[in-house]
Amino acid sequence: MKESDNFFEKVYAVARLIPFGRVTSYGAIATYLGAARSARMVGWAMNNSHNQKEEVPAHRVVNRKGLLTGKHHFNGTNLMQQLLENEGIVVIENQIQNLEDIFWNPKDAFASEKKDL
DNA sequence: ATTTTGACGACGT
DNA sequence: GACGTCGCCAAAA
Repeated sequence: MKESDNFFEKVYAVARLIPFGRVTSYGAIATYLGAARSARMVGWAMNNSHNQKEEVPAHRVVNRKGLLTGKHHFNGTNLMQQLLENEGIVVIENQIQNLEDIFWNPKDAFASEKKDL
């Protein structure tokens, strides 16, 4: 375990914080972690997420366009889309519909805790 | 060790 | 607004 993994760990942590029926983007997570332009690293972390002990809901993480770009990395099938649809998310042609409505930002999680403020 | 690529995104043309 | 290029950083060839 290295401190460098901290960045990846954060990515996994945020990914697990994604609420049911919501999705987020790599860039959103990256920005939240302070690596605004390292969205690729977030995606790469997702690839490595299979190495993590805890399963990461990577299917809830899509690119900014709402495209299921990483669906190939699951079972090589439409599993990712199935999971999303299972959560009430409408996905057509590997693209999430009503994205702006279900888009979840890591900051929302923080706001949720601070809703008492 | 160098080069290429990769689940992205922002900016430039 | 579609297409092109660069940036980011890490891992695999």
